[in-house]
Amino acid sequence: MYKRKIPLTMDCGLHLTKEVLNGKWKPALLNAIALGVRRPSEILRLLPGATRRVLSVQLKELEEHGMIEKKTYPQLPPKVEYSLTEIGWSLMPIIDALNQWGDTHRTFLETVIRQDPKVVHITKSACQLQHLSVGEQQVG
Amino acid sequence: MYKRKIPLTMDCGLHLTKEVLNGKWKPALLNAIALGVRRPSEILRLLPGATRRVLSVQLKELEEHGMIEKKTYPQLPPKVEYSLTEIGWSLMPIIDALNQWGDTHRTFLETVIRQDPKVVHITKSACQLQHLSVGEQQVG
DNA sequence: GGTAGAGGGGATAAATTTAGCCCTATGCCA
DNA sequence: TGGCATAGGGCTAAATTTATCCCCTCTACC
Repeated sequence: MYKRKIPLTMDCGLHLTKEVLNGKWKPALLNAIALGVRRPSEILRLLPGATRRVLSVQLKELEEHGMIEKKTYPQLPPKVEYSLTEIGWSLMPIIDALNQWGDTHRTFLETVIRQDPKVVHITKSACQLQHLSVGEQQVG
Repeated sequence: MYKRKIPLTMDCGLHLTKEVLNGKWKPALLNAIALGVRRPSEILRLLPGATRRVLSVQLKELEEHGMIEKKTYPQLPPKVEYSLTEIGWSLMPIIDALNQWGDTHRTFLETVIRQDPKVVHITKSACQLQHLSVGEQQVG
């Protein structure tokens, strides 16, 4: 297995939090689970940009970090459900804030991000969590 | 210059925000500037884990993304001061929340992070922003 | 002349993260 | 029998991000 060669810095809270949220899909995963989408296959459908492999890996990390809990039903085909732990829930205000901030400033951000010469092409089809109406949420 | 090969996804706010905050030191940089540490050399001293090069690059990205403004004084030796833009300030509640969340759950997080087999060694000496007393802050 | 301070930035190597494939297992359906 | 769905996870190759080194500018100081 891969091992870090550079020491992890974890003095200020910022770095600790970053470590937990570090991963292309982690915030989106937490968000999805909080909104009631708990099965891996459902989450995968909601995040068309992600591979099954990546979701699987990042879900595992979130679990190891204690943000989510996994319940495996001994069935076939297998059934697994994730849910937020208490500390995982405590992250939600932050995830929401990140999400809202991005949406609030979308026009501006899209503009400046496009100006970045490193950015050549863009996708705007991925996460469809917005389309979950409040009625579909299963919070708690 | 390096160009992205994988299309950037920017549908939900989460991804947009992530793009802006993406960088090992970006949240810390914004935090430092918000607290009144505006010159690159001062920031560098506060973040012993970072190289001059990295800070320089990430500051530039933050500037290109419109989060901070750079004022160059035509002096010698050169003098540069960064400050948050309006949209940059609007990120501060989030940065603060990230910071506080990490500090609040420090004990727990340090434990679970250490259990990660990838993590071999750790540093706890870096950012010293906590040591800035309120009196030293120059907000606004 | 050599050194230090302040800032910028090119080039390249190393580290780390994602993407892509493949294989496991079982029951259901055509 | 072949294909699909569901979930895990090994392994390798790309992609992306950080770390390192080095050079440049100009001035003051020893």
